[in-house]
Amino acid sequence: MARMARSERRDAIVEAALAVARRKGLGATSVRDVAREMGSSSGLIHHYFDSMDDVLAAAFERIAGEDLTQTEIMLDDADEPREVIAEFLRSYAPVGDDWAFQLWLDAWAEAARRPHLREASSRLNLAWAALLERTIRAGVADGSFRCGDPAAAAWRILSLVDGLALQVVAHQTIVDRADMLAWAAAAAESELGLANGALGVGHATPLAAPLATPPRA
Amino acid sequence: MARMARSERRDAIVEAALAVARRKGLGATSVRDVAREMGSSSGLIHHYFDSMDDVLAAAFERIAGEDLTQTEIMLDDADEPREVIAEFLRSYAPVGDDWAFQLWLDAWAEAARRPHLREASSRLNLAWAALLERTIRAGVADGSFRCGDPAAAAWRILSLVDGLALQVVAHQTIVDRADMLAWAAAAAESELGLANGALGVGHATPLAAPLATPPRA
DNA sequence: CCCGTTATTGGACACTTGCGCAACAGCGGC
DNA sequence: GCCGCTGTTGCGCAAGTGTCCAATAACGGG
Repeated sequence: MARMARSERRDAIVEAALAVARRKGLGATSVRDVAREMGSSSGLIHHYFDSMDDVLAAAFERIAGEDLTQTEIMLDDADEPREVIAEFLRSYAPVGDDWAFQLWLDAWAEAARRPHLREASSRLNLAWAALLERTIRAGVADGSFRCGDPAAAAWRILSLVDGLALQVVAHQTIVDRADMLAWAAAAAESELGLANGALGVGHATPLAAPLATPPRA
Repeated sequence: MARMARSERRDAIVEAALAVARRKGLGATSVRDVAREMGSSSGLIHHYFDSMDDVLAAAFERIAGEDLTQTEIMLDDADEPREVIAEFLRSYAPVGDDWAFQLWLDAWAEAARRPHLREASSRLNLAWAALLERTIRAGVADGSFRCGDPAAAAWRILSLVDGLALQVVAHQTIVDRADMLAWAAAAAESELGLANGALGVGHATPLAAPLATPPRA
């Protein structure tokens, strides 16, 4: 394959790994898969990464990092902290068979066996919580929120949203996107001292295509 | 190996699979691992299970089912719904490197690739939510809780606890058991119309051995 | 133009994976 | 005591795994 500069090739490998992970999951992505995707030999990957763990960690960090940056930009653009939280919830809620969130599931499970992947997922999760905490503090400062413990509230909102998204993605049938949004919004409103429905999220989210209308509990 | 009756052998296989999964994780458990653990040939496992997916699903169902039954018994014994919720939180919070919860992480991730495992994890998650909902309804009925939507509250509490436990287990350093308990209790109290601290959970849980006191965010 | 650097190859290595199948062994019924 | 049922073996198969390395190819500087 065409010779490439060191940093470009690294990028290409990460990109290819991501493309495979999107189809097969992070945990099921192998060196040869990535090489085939890139149209190169498998040896090349080990010329840039010490181990498969590193490749997966880099790939995961790329995606999750992008999502994070995107949200950070949104945070800077928005003027109302309330709108930031609302948009956070909307963007976090998985759409269809959400492969990005499936990557998080894989990362959490694989963390036990892949130190570098654990390191990456740990760092990114922390960054998400920090971002949320910052937004809450901003809202408290400008008087739109009431919240006694922003750090705790941030972890609670993040964890709730993770737990709900997990149900949506792992078992499509139990909880759907609309439920998730409505429930998460209600919890966030209570957490931030907002009136019911103040976030303007939840109740009727026609986006959730009825893949298979589930028997609700 | 000694000949066994059909149902006993099935049990033995599930038990062995569990022993392996405890050490290596559900996703990394192989036919040969299970056979070695049982001291038998690998062919034997396929004589009882059509595929590895089935073995893992059965193993997961065994453990998670046991935990569920245990909690159901506790629920029947306890008289105060408040005490049931408190005990639920305490028993759900992972201790040390909690291998049972790691099994859940594996199950959620593997669900995408193993239909039977997904089926089992889906069913069990639903059962947990139902149990919680029942408890909440009981509490509302006898006047100890105030809650407008017990089903939604059940899913919220369960998801929050899953999301927090996930942080504790997957990234040991970020959130610890004491945080998790305190935060989950606070959320549950608010959710159920209880006074702050009414559940008597959280704040000072000396059980959480300081494996490595983490740099908190 | 040559030469050192380095990206890239492709296969070797030592394993592991899930699954299938002919053969064998041990028990219960006759 | 023999026969048939079935639990059990042990190996074969085809494919896959991460890692390593000698050989090759392409580029830039001298």
